Amino acid sequence: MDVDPFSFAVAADLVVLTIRERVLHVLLVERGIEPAVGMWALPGGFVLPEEDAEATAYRELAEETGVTAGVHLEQVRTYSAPDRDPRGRVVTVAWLALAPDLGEPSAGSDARSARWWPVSDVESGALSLAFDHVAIFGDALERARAKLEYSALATAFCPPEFTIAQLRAVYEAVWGVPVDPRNFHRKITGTPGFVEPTGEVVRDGGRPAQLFRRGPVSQLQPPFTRPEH
Amino acid sequence: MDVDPFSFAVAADLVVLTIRERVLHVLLVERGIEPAVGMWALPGGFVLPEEDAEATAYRELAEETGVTAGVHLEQVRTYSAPDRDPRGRVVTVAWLALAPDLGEPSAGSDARSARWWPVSDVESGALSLAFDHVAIFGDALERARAKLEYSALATAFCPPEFTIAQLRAVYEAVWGVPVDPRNFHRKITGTPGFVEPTGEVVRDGGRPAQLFRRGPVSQLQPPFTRPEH
DNA sequence: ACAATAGTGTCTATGAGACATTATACG
DNA sequence: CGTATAATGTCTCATAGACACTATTGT
Repeated sequence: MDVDPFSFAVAADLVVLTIRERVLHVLLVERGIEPAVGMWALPGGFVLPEEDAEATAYRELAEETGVTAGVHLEQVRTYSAPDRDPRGRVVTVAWLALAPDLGEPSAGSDARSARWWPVSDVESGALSLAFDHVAIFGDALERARAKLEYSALATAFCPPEFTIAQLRAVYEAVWGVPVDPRNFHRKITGTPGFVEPTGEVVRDGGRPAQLFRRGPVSQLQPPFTRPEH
Repeated sequence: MDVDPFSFAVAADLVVLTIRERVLHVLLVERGIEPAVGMWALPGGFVLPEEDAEATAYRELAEETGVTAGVHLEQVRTYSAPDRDPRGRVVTVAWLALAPDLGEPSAGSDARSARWWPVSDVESGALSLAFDHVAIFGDALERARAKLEYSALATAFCPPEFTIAQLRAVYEAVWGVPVDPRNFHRKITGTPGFVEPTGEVVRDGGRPAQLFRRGPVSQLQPPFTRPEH
């Protein structure tokens, strides 16, 4: 026998995205323990002996935000560079979580604080992250942007009932580009199963808007592509 | 401190696909050591202390096929169910590899034999796999099928120089559906940067076909969608 | 009335898909 | 010559994108 292979730690790190005041935000925690104390990082933690990585992701999500219901969670990819964590061989499974606006987060036990940051602050490099978390963040963000095109994922950013305009605001916030309201409305309502009308309307200083909930369809065929991609 | 988190093994498992005689095949090994001796499984192995998971995948690929150059390798996802391996907590990172027809594989040290199997034998359930390898295989196969639509991945199944008909055979083998030769030709040659003509031709009992090599473009815009998806 | 937002209609350019036609080899 | 495969052309229908227009509220 060469070497004991059972000497790795496995972690789950989360890229939690939400939309606050029409701007895409990511949840970050200020680290309260070594290593990288005081730096901002993705929320996450070690996989426990009886857990799979998805359970770890849900647990960490609940610790930081207080909720798991109604949140979309999907695996992005795994990062395993030998030197990515100074504590030793820590392999991390990255998860993308999309949530409706959740309010202020609560810092976990090993964090000094937690807050929502505009993704542009991280993308621009104005805010640097611990470990390889910038790369993880970038991969997850691109996944979210790409998936809006061919899936019904955008509804994951909305409350259970929403208007077409709210859904359009999701696309505009995630892609960072304006979307034509008329064509968007035709596209969405013309895709059977994407959204279903509730019959209710909501009033807000103009013609009342129909309320919808997400429909059974998860794949958009044909896709709704972002401009100049 | 609760529990030592450094008690996991991390493995890399490979779904290696190739096309042999117009049929999509997957590389499988017959296990020669416990557990699951005698069962067919995906090739793979443990990540070593100084490696990242990608290096492990390349190493295993070289051991089984003898080559790594010219092979497309990409991460699929990670499987971490606590009971997925009877030896203990083994988390595996799955990789998708696409290769031109490579000839017969060689069994690694812990394998009794290795061979190419038609993917239909695994998909149909006629051949069952060890551990959770059927699920891994299914996820990787679907990834390959989906990526043909919006990327230039199909060229990874071809030798450095190929004809449009060869490339079309890739789509037909992976998707399992016929593709119209005329529309395919127009679509491929009409997408700038997908393939580049070498100027050479190849003769095979009809009008000679132009040879092409892959171009710099990796994303297909607009995509080439499979029928009735 | 006017402003504001929701929702519909119309036009055009582009691409997919079906399929005819031409081009260039071999026997 | 016929047969086989490569490559191009033509037609139709569906959809994206641009944008005019109508509908229904609040002030």
